[in-house]
Amino acid sequence: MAVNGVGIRDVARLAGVSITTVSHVLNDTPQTRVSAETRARVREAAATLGYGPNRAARALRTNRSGLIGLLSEEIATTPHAGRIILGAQDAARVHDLTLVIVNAERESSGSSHEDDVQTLIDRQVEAILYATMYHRQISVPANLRGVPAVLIDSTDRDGVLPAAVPDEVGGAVAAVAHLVEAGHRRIGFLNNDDDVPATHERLIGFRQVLHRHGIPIDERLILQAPSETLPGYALAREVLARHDRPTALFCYNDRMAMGAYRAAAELGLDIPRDLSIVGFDDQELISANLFPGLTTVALPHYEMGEWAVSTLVRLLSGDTEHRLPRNGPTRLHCPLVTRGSVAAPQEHRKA
Amino acid sequence: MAVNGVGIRDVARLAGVSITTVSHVLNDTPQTRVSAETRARVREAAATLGYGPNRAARALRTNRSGLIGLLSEEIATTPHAGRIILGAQDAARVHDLTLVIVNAERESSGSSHEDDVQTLIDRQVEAILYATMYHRQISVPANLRGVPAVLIDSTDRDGVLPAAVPDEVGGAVAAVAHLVEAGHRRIGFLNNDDDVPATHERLIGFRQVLHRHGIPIDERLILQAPSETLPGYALAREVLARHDRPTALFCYNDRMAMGAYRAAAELGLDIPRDLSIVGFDDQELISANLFPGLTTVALPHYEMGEWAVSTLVRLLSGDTEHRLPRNGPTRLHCPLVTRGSVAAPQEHRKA
DNA sequence: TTGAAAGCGCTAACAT
DNA sequence: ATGTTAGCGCTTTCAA
Repeated sequence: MAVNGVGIRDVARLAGVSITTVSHVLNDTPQTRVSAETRARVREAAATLGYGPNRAARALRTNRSGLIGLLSEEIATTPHAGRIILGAQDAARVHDLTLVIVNAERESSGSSHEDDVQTLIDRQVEAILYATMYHRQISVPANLRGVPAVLIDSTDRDGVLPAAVPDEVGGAVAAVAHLVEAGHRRIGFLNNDDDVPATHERLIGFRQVLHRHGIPIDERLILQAPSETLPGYALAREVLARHDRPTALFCYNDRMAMGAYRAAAELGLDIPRDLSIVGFDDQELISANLFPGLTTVALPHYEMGEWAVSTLVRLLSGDTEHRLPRNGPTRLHCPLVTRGSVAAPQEHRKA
Repeated sequence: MAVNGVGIRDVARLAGVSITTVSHVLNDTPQTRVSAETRARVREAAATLGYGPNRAARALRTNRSGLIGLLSEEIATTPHAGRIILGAQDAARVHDLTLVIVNAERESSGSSHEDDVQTLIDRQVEAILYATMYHRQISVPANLRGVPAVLIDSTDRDGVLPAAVPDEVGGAVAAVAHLVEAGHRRIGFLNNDDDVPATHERLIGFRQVLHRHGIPIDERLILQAPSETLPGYALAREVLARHDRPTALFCYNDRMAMGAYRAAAELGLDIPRDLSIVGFDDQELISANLFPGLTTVALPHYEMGEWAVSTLVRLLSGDTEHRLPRNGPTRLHCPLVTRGSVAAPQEHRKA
């Protein structure tokens, strides 16, 4: 019997049928005709008894655990992982799957997360979601090859696993277009200096918008530094000190934007009157708590989690046809989140 | 056979013993004597085959799923839930338990999380960790009574469930003592105005330290407002405008401290030279990114998660003796995290 | 349209 | 010190 004490035989007895019939009805087993009347009776019996199947028995019999594993780096450092969990879980519930989560230390070169994957395999998960902390290219643990798996926020160096990543270019386009539409033509870009996809792709988006609007690109307005608050501050001080300073700053992430806020304050520049700023990531602890609120681009963590589970389910149901891999990772939309840091530039500026 | 294809019979065959013996050896079944030599042979066979037990079969037989559920509010909004997950998971691994996580919407009065608890029960978890977003008193869902359960970051109104909460008083004491030891005697307290335990207990800690050091308490230095950045800013502006302004501010949380930073900046007060600030919560996105870094008090989320699982394990093993409940919740230490926002007060102050 | 029965891999009571 | 065996609750083949 299930944990609550009622088993399929109890339902069968109450409905006056065999356990086989109960199973058929409750599982909607295909190619099984049970009279509508019987079905109703069974359903009612199950309901009155509060019957739920014993998952272990079912798992043993069907050889499907009903578990899927989420392996995520650094669950504890940002809310991002939380959003992935949420998305994954919502999708899992739809398919009556249970999500098991394992935290992984940040990958210390080479030694990828074989052990963590093994933990999940030992737990008999049917499939694994492998999520990284930020968008990058990775070599997946060898033992991940033995299980259905999909990548979240990273791409497989060997390009064999399905993956979902943020549409970095699109996000940058949305951010910069927002600035251009507000009237800005001199826009600085405080970029990251790591060799990661976001660095390159956000720059592409930045250029794309300016180009599309026929705005000449001043390369001196494109700066790079580590994507932290302090470097963001330093870069902003530098670029804002120029006589032909930009009227707006597009920042690689919210932390750099936070640095830019400080620089603006020190320079006596009011945001957004004297300077507009757009960030990236939408880390609410920062973006919503700055003065004024930071207009930024949100990362699709929830959506990636959801997508990953849905994809896994398709994979599990043998959907080898719709092979998502080779045509590259799926890029998910990064929406602009408008708060108060963007306004039209001052008219009386000197070019 | 287990998911990887090798079952207990394979091990038995290779070791040349019965499956019973394999089971005994691998589970260290008490009151079973197996020769050291046989044990070794079995262990080796299991290792070479890479045998792991089929969890479903074991669960079915023992009627223990090996699953424990973590029900957490708002997983996706702060890293706090992540820290709880981490602590719980580390403890779970020690006991060979698998952690299943369910997110819950923030409790919308009355309608507590019965459904979420039910989800976990349906999944046949052996026990439930019930975690709230912030320290408060709650009425637990009725159906939580049917399962071994412990509370994290909240206390049961009816005081029947074991619970772990932060030692708010101790945390406040650490914070304020740090200020006093740096030489401050006029210390303002920007408190929350919600009727939650933290509000009252942090105030108790604040008073305790001043009292202990024989520092008279100026009630006008104790202000209250919603625990957000903006109210923190407003309060700081107000108290810092006074001619006998405090030389240090103890803030209810990091967000209010963030507001105080802004107030200080506008007033031309340098932190920590002209004003020392201590926060609470240690939300790193804020505390580590402010200039200078915010000295604050960390919440014991990891520890609460760990404690909860350990306690649950004791409960499950029938440790009804060590009934933790009635003597109130277990209070876990909140350590001070020193960054750069505290210094000795300026000597040339006018009282 | 319904039911009987086998058996998933394991643990534990009982034999030897 | 080791082995035989029943059976956990369910799904599924096969028969009726």
